[in-house]
Amino acid sequence: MASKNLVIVESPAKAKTIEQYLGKDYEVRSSFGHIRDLPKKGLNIDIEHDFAPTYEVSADKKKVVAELKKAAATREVWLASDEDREGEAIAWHLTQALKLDPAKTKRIVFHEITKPAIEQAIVNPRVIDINLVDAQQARRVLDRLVGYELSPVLWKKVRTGLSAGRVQSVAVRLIVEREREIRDFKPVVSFRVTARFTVNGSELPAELNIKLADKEAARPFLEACTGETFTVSNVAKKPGTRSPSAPFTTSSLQQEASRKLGFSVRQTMSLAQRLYEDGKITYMRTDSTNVSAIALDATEKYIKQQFGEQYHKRRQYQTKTAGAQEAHEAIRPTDASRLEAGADSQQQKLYRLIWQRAVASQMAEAKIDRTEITIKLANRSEFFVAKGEVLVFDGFFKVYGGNKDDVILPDVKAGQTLELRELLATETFSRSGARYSEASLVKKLEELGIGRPSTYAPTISTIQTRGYIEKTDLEGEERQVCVLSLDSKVVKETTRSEITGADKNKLVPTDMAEVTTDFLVKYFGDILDYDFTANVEGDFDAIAEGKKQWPVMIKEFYKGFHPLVEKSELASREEASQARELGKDPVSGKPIIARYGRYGAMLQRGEATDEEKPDFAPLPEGSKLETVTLDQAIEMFKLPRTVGKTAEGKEILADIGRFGPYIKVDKLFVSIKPLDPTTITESEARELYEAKLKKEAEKHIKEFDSGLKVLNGPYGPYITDGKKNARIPKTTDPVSLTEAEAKKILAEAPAKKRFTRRKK
DNA sequence: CAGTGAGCGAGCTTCCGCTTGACTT
Repeated sequence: MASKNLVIVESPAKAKTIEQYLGKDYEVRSSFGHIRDLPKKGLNIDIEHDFAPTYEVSADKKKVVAELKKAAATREVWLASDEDREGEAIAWHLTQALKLDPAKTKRIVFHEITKPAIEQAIVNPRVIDINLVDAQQARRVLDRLVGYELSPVLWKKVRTGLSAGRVQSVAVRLIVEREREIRDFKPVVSFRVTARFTVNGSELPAELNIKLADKEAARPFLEACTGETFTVSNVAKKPGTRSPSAPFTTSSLQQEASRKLGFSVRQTMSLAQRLYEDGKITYMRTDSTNVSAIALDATEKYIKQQFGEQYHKRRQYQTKTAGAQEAHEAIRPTDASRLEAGADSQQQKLYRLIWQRAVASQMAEAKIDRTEITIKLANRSEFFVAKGEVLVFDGFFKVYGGNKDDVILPDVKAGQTLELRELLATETFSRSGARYSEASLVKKLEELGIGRPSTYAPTISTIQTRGYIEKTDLEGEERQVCVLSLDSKVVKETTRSEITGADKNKLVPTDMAEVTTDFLVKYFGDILDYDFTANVEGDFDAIAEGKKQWPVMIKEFYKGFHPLVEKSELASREEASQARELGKDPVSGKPIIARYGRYGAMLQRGEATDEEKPDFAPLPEGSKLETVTLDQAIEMFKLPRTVGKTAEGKEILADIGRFGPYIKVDKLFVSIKPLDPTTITESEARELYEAKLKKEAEKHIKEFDSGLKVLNGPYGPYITDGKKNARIPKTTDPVSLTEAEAKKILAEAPAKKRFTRRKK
């Protein structure tokens, strides 16, 4: 018998759980998120008529909507999408698509998937809050206007196919600005003084209370210490505590999984999705640290049983994030006593992390005894400080963090004299802000209230696939560090080298990102402003509270925004391309310019006039539009360069192509990576050329009179007529292949696949 | 597989946020 009620939620995994709680009178189905949206093609906003949007059922939701419609026909419908702006809009769109009366259809909400929460929701239905729906429409329309009016400007001024938007353009800007800070950063040098004392046979490491400015200050200080007396002036003992962190939200999960497990944000989300679908964790796209009372009770029971009363402390965490909508719980295990879950080792690691964080969040503080010993000098005002830390109660460290070793200091009393064993002054360099990783960028966006849990991972992908950002490992450079040491009353100077600036898996902007960001900031400063989202969120809140009409808000915004679009259309390509004159060519006297062209960053020698065409060259490997120098550019214009001749007397040319540096003899190209085409010698070139010839020769297995060739390719032997290739089956010996057989294989082979190459 | 860069014209690209699978060489 068919049930009388149809409950519609957003997620199918949720539907399954809720159906169990509600019993046979209720069928629970899911909408799979939004079902209607503005069509992808075209603006679909009637600017002249109160910005009226045109919606359509999304292509991938046609089937879902048709099925829901059928199911709704004979039942009472309960709209149970999430209780936030987007969820309310989904409920409203469902009434439109299913032809329900929004004023009469039952709307229910819950923040946790527990039996009491669902039962409570069912007895308290309301109707759709149209103000909240309007706030969502305002959000949607604003994002469409910004995205679809800004992007075409970039197609004209920078590069075709580019994109801009309220979220992605700010994400790119953050990375561009951080990179420039690093580029312009001048480290400040100072000297850190460390000492090793002995007392009653034990060691006491300590550090000077101040840093010394330079070697000229450090050396006399060390010298002065030879005649010093070191006395303990104070021993301070302070008890301290460490409290656990809140359970995970999407953003904090992404950060910790990146830091502790090395997962990318996308990887973390997909692993979490699987754990969620298996019912092992709660929903993974959330901005809330809230935990249901049932889960708190279960965690309490687990902690008390496992570790004892003193390890438990019930806590509710306040969600501090700007603009948090708190439609879901924090990410936690669905069963606190389940220590392991997950189908593979990665899922298991992520589950373990979620479990640890959630359980730890309900545990007692760790207690730490801190000791601070002050050591004064008889004749100087500077003093040394030794810090000790002993864990006296591990508390939540039992399950999460806290694998730091104790620093135990020897027992000393004020007035005791210490013997100096070692004294070092080590040069230190101040550091610039760190490059963003995927996870730290998400953290920053969350702080700014930009983007939502469901969009962090896709945003990071977008700015990479659009070619704004690259994820790279940076090598770093060696630098010399000066160390002064006191050795039997004499100050000795040594240097050791260290690597600086090495970075792994960090986000670095491309030239295109720098050019685009500068253009957007110049013409659309307000929208690229870090506070823009926070400001419009205020307006959305006013709409949600019924204090403002959404078309009024959008009209005000558009009145300021659209003229900027028109103004930006007047910018010259030259201006957008950031042309920068590096200097004059010493030979011709023509200006050499670095700029961003239609195909990317490039160098130009001479101006384009009616009589003259300029020369062009690519940027040297690894250099940037903003930092390339005149000398580097001059070298690039020396290409292609005649390196010399082969043993047979053929000319060897060196140049840089799309695939890096190469040499060319007749029509044969030979990659010379990592050699430099401006400096490669004739003998180096000959060696590479001959090696290539040998390899080419090995490639040929046989050739028939008709021109059919049997070659050795990277995937094994194959037949080619120059146009079409065909793999030779493993059962056939390529050497004894006859011409007729070869023809047959080639004719039967599938047609050449056409790869649609994405523009990079 | 080893260029190009002006401007014209065709027709294309593009946003953010909510959900999963269907895909991959």
